Amino acid sequence: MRVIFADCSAVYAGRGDTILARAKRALIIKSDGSISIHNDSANKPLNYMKMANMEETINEQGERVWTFDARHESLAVTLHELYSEVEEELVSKADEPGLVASGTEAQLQQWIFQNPHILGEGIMSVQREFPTGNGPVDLLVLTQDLTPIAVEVKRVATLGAADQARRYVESLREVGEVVMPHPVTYEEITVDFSRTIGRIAALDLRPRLLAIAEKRGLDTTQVPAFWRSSYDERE
Amino acid sequence: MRVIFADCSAVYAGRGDTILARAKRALIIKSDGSISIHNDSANKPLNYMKMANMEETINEQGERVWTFDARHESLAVTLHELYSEVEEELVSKADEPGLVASGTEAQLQQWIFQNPHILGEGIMSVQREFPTGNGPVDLLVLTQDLTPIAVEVKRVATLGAADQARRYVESLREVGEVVMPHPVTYEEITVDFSRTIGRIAALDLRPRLLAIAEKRGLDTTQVPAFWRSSYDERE
DNA sequence: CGATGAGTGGTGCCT
DNA sequence: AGGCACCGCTCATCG
Repeated sequence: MRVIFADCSAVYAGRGDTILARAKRALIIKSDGSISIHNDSANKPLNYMKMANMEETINEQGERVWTFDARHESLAVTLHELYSEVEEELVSKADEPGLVASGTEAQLQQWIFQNPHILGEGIMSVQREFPTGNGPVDLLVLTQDLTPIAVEVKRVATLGAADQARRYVESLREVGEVVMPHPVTYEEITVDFSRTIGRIAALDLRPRLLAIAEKRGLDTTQVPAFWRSSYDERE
Repeated sequence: MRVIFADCSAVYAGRGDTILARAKRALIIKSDGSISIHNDSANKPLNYMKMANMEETINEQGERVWTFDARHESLAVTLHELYSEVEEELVSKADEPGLVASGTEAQLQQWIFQNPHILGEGIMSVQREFPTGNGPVDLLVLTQDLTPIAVEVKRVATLGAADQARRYVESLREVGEVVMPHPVTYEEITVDFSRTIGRIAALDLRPRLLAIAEKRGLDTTQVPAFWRSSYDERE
């Protein structure tokens, strides 16, 4: 990784276009070709690009211009004045142990899959990431009387969660009757997807979401905070 | 800005929880108290925190531990071995000219507001960010026969755009009749919001979006690429 | 390669 | 401060 402190300016052209006027900033160039330009506040770089090919040219003022080209975008950085530079070898990508996160939505989803009773008496889990014509729904479960419920899982549920849930329900209701094994007894059963219900399960259900869910006939479940302590990593 | 190359490990607790095992990485500490931990790939830091208060302690192994505390979260970084360190004064926040972006959605929205004819013959702009009970809609326009159209503007329109558009239309249709000035003649007119139509206007309308828009009775408009060349910054 | 959705998303605007 | 939507979002995953 190289860190270069320099008076620089930059022009980006790609998904949008940006211009960064001249000032003293830090350029970070990583071994995979990523480049980012930082000033002295916040974590987000002003400009950046990932895995680009760098080329150096000299402009009319005799200044170095580094052009980073990627598929559909490019970033040109002009170095007006260079202050200092340092380079260090960091952990290789292969040896990077990586960040281990807990309390993610994926884990919450798995916990609900393993503890479907929190969604209601006698509810049975069928499948995670169940495909619908409108994208995969987090959880498909069945009530005791074999009514399908499409469950959208969120840590924090805002309006978008109600949009997603409805989108999945709409698609599933078009499916009609499906023959599948009973999730517990494995007997052959017929599930009528035209009766699919939508449900939002979250640790934090925001007020506006509760209001819109009510309006749309979507159920909600507040997941108890203790889920983390009873979370079991096994598949 | 300080850059420290060190063998380090980190524990974050806050919105989620993460553990970062020991390896050689770069710590970036900015003058506003932001900290980020980078390895040698991609632009995003492994761990980070903004505007925190740092405290140094020594652990049982005699290693330095830097704890960054913010409102509802904290990051503890253990420095197992320090390789090198550099510090440079960068442009001050006051002098940072900042990134100037063009081609943003906000500009596209304004352009359509000023050129409503691309939405159809005789269409008249009423208001940007028009409030609905389900969040503000990008554009409200009227047809010649005073039918309201709620327009969702996007650079790239995917499924979520159809969700938003429908959400706004639903809310507006509940409003019923409203007396307002005619957008051109300023005569007093009565607009019947129960007839509100939804429309998605975008530079790039994805195939799945077109399909779902059709199903939901939402109109779509492909904004011509030349909009940028005819874009006028004036309000 | 595009499509989809999560994220300690970040960031700005408005209530 | 919380709610809401945009972002050159970035990133992983899956087809």
